[in-house]
Amino acid sequence: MARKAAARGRSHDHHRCVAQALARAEQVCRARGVRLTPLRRRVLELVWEGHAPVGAYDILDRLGDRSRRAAPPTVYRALDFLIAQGLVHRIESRNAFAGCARPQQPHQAQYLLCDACGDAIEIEIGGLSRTIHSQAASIGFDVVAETIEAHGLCDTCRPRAGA
Amino acid sequence: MARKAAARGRSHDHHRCVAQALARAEQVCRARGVRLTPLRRRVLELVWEGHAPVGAYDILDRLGDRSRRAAPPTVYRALDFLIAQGLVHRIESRNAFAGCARPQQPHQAQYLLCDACGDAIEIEIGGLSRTIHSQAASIGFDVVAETIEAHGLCDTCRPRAGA
DNA sequence: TTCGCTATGTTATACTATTGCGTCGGGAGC
DNA sequence: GCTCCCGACGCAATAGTATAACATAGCGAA
Repeated sequence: MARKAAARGRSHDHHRCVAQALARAEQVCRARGVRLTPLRRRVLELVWEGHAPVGAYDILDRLGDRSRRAAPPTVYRALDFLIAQGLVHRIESRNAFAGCARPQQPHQAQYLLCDACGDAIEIEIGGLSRTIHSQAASIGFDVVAETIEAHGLCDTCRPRAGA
Repeated sequence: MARKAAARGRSHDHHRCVAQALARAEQVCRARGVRLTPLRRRVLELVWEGHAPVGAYDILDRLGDRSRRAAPPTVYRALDFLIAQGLVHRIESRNAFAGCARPQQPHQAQYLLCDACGDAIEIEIGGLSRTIHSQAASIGFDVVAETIEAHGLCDTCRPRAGA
């Protein structure tokens, strides 16, 4: 699994990235009257450790001090909460989880996933959702949720792979 | 897991469904010079048992006579082959596998998945793929494969659920 | 015949996720 | 303050999904 301290092309201040994500989360939870407990906050922080989706067991490994590792339900419950609040998206094709940058308004996840560095880039193409809904409706299918994940190479990795 | 003998709304002659799928598979494999061995053929048949995606371990259970069950790699290898030939698509959001009705020309999978009966309906909205590719290209991302899976209720299940 | 390749068998293990039950702590109502 | 209730978390067990690594068999070509 590729891991990068600074994600996605031009390096950036990832601490700020995380701090903003946590601030948004605090705000969203307060507004909705739900509890962002220390555990949930910590899990969210770990999900945001980089821009690559993180596996539940990776989170688990990083949660406790090495001696007493938390049990799987602990992290899955926290993730369930975060997903319900739209703070985290599940990446189906990787069985992993990625932080969402726009938790304010709920939306369906659409991701570009780099197979080289592992990064997930959330995109928003409104037309996709509309097209799927209308096409589905034409055969009587009622769409509730969509999973859209495109795999490939990001602008940083593509040149290298081409060589 | 919902299982239905006759799939998707109006019942149909599913034996014919399966027979056609197998015939197409034979044809495609012959044309490409790859081997549709008895095992692979059998796995494909089991994938086509209904229109709901099937888990690898379900296939495993149905493969052998109850006494000597095959081992996981047996079925995963067969599935890998079938997927490579476009005869089967993997449904990421269910960790399951569905038969493809148009294996002749390779394409990306696009599915409507009914959360009530479990059926998978393969759709083809060419625009989706093009939109994703072009939007991705605009930020330098090179798309290689797409996963598009919409969950909801099919025309058969929707009325019931509404009640 | 021998080689080499592809497909399959076999064992073990890794990775992902959930069920069920017990405990703790904090707010609502008394 | 006390009790009840409920949501969050701890914990143990187990279910479900997938792969690694190595062995064997069968078949066509040199």
